[in-house]
Amino acid sequence: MANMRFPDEIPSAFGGGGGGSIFDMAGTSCEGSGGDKWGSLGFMDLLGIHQDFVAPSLFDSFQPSILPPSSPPLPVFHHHDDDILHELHTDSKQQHLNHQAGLLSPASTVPESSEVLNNPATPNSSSISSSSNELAANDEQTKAGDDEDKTKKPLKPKKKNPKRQREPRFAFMTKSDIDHLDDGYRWRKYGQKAVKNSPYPRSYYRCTTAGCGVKKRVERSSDDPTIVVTTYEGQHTHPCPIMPRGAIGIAPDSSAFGAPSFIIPQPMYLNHQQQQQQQQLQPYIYNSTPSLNITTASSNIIHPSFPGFLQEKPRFSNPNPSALSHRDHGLLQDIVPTPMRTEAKEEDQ
DNA sequence: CGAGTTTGACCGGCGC
DNA sequence: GCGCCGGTCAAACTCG
Repeated sequence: MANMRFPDEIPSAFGGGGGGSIFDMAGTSCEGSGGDKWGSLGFMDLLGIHQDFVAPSLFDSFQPSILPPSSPPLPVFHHHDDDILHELHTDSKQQHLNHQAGLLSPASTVPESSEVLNNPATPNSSSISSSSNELAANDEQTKAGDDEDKTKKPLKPKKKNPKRQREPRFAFMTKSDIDHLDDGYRWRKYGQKAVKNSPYPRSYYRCTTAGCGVKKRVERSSDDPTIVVTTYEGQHTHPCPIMPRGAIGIAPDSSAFGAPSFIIPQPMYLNHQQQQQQQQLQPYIYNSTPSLNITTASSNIIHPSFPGFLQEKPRFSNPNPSALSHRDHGLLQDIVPTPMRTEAKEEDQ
């Protein structure tokens, strides 16, 4: 670990070591489409609830509520809390980007980032309006612009804030045909960029609600095009505008808990061994069926912005590998831990 | 016509 | 100092 940097976003292991939280899931949109359970408790409500113990930052919602009509709901969520953490930690864009592209590095080391995560210290909520800062510093920004028309743009004021604080990010993976999953919020795309080492472009979205500076990045995994990596940054300052109740991706009849369940596709990257390993490594991961249980090594990791279904309750908060394992059986395997994937990839090579 | 998307350019951080 | 690259801006364009 010494010389290893944590991938900022996608990364690392999930949880590994106990650290991180996890969640994968799929879902629904803001309010949980799952059922009454969620019905009364809006996603945002949950947010509020959890906000206390979560760093003010965190991201917001997400969820693939819309799944391709033809395909069964199967959002495979990968939570990358750690990742985010990492991001917070390092802030090294390139690195995390690279990781993203390659989907990360081996999880061997578990970042202690979880602590970071829990540590609200990081981002202050105020940061939500990151844009404000940006604008603020600008005045002079035009500096360069002055040199005659640089061709076109009048040169907009860009942020100069030295070290603008990045809000915590939360990344997760979803197996879906569509890139931009409907999480109940309204997003406006403000940019798209080609990602290094990846044939797929990365799209940048911003919450269209006034005053809400939440952003999200969406890109497809270069490893597996069917996997969409979504990274949220910031925290919504408003309630979820839309709450599709029957969100896609969730089976109404879900399981035992009455919560939504996901249908997960076949194991994607892991071989048997890896799967087993995975199970061991991530006791916290919850399986899809469980109705979105999000478990985290430390409960506070739950992001306020998570859709309710995600935060429902750490039923398995006390991650007992063995306990989970049986439930995960057949499900867990579908979850693709980034690190694992990486390994798998390497093996291929 | 307003809202959202596309797209090329600019800015700033980081590594070399 | 330079170049690369991620992130963002905003004009132009598209769509309902």
